[in-house]
Amino acid sequence: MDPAYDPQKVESRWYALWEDAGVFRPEINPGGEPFCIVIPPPNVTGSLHMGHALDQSIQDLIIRRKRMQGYAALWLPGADHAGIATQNVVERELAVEGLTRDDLGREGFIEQVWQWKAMSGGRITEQIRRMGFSTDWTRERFTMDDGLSHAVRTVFVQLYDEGLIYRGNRIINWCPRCRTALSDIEVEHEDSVGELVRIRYPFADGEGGVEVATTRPETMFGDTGVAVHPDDDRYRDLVGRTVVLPLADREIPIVADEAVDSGFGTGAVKVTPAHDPLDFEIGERHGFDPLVAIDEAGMMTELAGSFAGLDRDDARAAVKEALAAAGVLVSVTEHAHSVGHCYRCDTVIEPYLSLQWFVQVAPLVGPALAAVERGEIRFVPKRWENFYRNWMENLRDWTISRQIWWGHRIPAWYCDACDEVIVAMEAPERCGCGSTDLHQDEDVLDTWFSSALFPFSTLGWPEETDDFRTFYPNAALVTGYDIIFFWVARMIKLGLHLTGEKPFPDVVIHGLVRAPDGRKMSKSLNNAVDPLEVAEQQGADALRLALIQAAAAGQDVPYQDEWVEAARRFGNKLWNATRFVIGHIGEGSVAPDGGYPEDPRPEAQWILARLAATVRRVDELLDAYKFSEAYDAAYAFAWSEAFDWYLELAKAPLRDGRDDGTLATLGAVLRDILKLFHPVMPFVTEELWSHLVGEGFIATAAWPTPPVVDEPPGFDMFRDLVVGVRRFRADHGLAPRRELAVGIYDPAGWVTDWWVQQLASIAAVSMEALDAPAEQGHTRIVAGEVQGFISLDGLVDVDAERSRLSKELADLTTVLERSRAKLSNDEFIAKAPEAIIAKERRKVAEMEATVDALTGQIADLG
RNA sequence: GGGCGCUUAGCUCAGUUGGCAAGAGCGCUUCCCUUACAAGGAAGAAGUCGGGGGUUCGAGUCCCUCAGCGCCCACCA
Repeated sequence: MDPAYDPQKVESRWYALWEDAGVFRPEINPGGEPFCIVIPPPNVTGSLHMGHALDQSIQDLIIRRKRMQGYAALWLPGADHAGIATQNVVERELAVEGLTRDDLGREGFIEQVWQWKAMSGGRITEQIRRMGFSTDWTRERFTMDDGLSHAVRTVFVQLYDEGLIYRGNRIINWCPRCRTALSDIEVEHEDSVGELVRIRYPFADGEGGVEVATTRPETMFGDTGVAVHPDDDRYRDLVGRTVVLPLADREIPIVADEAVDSGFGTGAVKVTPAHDPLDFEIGERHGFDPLVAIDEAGMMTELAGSFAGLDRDDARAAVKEALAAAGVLVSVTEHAHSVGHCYRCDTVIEPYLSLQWFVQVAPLVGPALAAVERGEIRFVPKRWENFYRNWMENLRDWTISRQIWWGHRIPAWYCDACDEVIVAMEAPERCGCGSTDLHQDEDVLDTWFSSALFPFSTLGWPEETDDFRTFYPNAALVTGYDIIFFWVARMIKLGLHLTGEKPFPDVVIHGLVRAPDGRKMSKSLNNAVDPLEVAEQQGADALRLALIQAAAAGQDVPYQDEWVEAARRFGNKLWNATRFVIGHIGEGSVAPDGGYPEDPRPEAQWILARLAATVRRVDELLDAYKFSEAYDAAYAFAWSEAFDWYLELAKAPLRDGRDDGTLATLGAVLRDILKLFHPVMPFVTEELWSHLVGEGFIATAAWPTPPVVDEPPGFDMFRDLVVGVRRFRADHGLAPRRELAVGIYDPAGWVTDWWVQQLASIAAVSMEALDAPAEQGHTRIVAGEVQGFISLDGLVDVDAERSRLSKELADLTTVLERSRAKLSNDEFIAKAPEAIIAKERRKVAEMEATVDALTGQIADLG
């Protein structure tokens, strides 16, 4: 073994070996209970970022442990075609060459995207491998592959036949830059201060007019009326009259509508059905035909007269000027509101009237809510269930058509002869009317439509494949809270509807990894940390352990280099502990499982008891998805108990010659520590396993189940005694190995003398068993029922020692008094549980003994 | 306009169903190159758990309230 732990070296060789041996395939555990997680599919053209690293570290932790527990564990990898995002990337590439997608044509462009995917799509899978994530690559899927495309068409046809998918002319969110419709959740609202413009629309007959208020004066060319609230006394008499639209010289009516908020602006609203969702509804109620004043590129239409062809922003300024010139601009005031932006390109969204496909969500919502209400699907942490519920209860229909080219083309064909719409799995040859003049819908589906099917489409659905029968429902879903709406909710809705079963029982929600400054990591802020770079420098193992330890309970976690460094040092600790053990027992001499020695010596009993308690605790926490707490416990056990105490203690008998009992205990404990850490540090633990056990993979070894052992109570007294001796030396400026004579008063025989000699510095403590507490000229270390006495002769300043002991006594007395008060409180005795009272009594007894000892000690100092 | 989260050591954060003599990592102080590890060891300092009120035998943990920070949702013309 190399004397130093080198993450790069260790992490380069194992992945291929695991993969070649089929370790990641569920078949590795034939007969095991199935356990499946599907990966939240990353964008095929993207690269791994810190968010993926956290998300996937959690999933691999779950999967690797289940695999070790004997489950047929499947972590199914895949990638998402990410329609708009990928199309934008490829379009940007083309733009560099001065080309647009139109230059290539639809087929040529799609061909280009596939080429791009072939080139860059392998990158993220390489990165997943580099991180050591144990996905079964033989089952890798892509949302645009044949199987998943087939599933998508199947779903579309089924939902259409059921009336849950329909086509309609509605106001949708339009991104003028991407030139496509977006669903409601693809719009990001940002608060901004805009202008509220008041305009007077003069009456068609007679003097005066009505003032309307708008933030978007340029849309006035699409106005079809003015609406007021029916109960608004100011305007009651005006309903039914007609005004003239300024700059357009078109007459429009004043109508009454309940939807108008008479408290807002002037209480009179210009109705522009084609450019505002509320106006669209008002327009429908009053029989207005929508007029499109802004086109799909965000340019003013012919309707805008002399403003036609202007960009909507330029038009706004120009229209205001023209209104002012016409004398109908009443006022312009600041107005805070929020403006929708495209989540892919940040362009201001245009509400736009167009013919789109929708999923009717109302019938899907009931079962999706009920499954959570009944506890069949539970979110961890639970508070995300409210989040899910609140959103689900206020859903509008889902716009699923996108006017882009990269994606699943909508399986609808239109007959040019009779306007028939045919929705089918494959292109029909002829229409019912006999015509063969059919053309397919130009649009593609929302990427999230195919993602929503991921838990089952990846397993072969709609075919009844073995994998589908075995691994559906999945065992759990792990993802960040940022895609609960986009992905989780839709998987639940469609999963329940299409398969009749919940897609998964547990939804494990984690937080987002933030930049060290607490802000969101982003390329534009230049504060993103690349996980692959960290892996190169500190090791993937270190990054993984750090993320797991830092990411508690679904909270966001600011990324800190220090955590990764600490985790790497832990890897080094494992490395060197293993080196030490192997130095004594040789390579490959520890059994892969079991082999817990029945060594009656208290130090062995202690560490085995602690091991069993730790494994039990880690299991409980991991079963409850409390990853960070679980690994805090495992880390503390390994470092602060096994290595700092047991391993140090073991040095004494090993130095004196071979001691099989100690070696067996040491080997079993270290082996189980490696097993506990394998799910988070797969590489280094596998490497160390190859030396320590040298048989099979730790990746497929059995998860530890050490026998439960009682913890010998004296061990804590021993540790207190040793710390006391060490502290005595530190406090008095004595070198750590300065020889000391310590008398031990230990009537019950809790402590073994060589323990103290070993750990209170090798051979530097001469021990003497006392029959009674020593007096004058000694200082006293109180460790429960054990006391240590150190001669002060010529060693220390007695005054300093006295003041140290006095302070200790004073601090302890405060705490003691508090506990005594508690115990003398009748209500506490009456109402507190037995165990708590007993614990408090023990505490008091312990403290009283210590206080007595300290008091005696101070007196002895003279 | 609704909803949620956060505020605990110098910094970044843990603290399950109320029982804490409040923890970790990093940083800091002192000592030590003891043949597993100086990427280390030992010892230590450091917190009125955001303010106020309440419930309770008992509150960092529950309730109310105030303040600050952050996030999400929303057809705020």
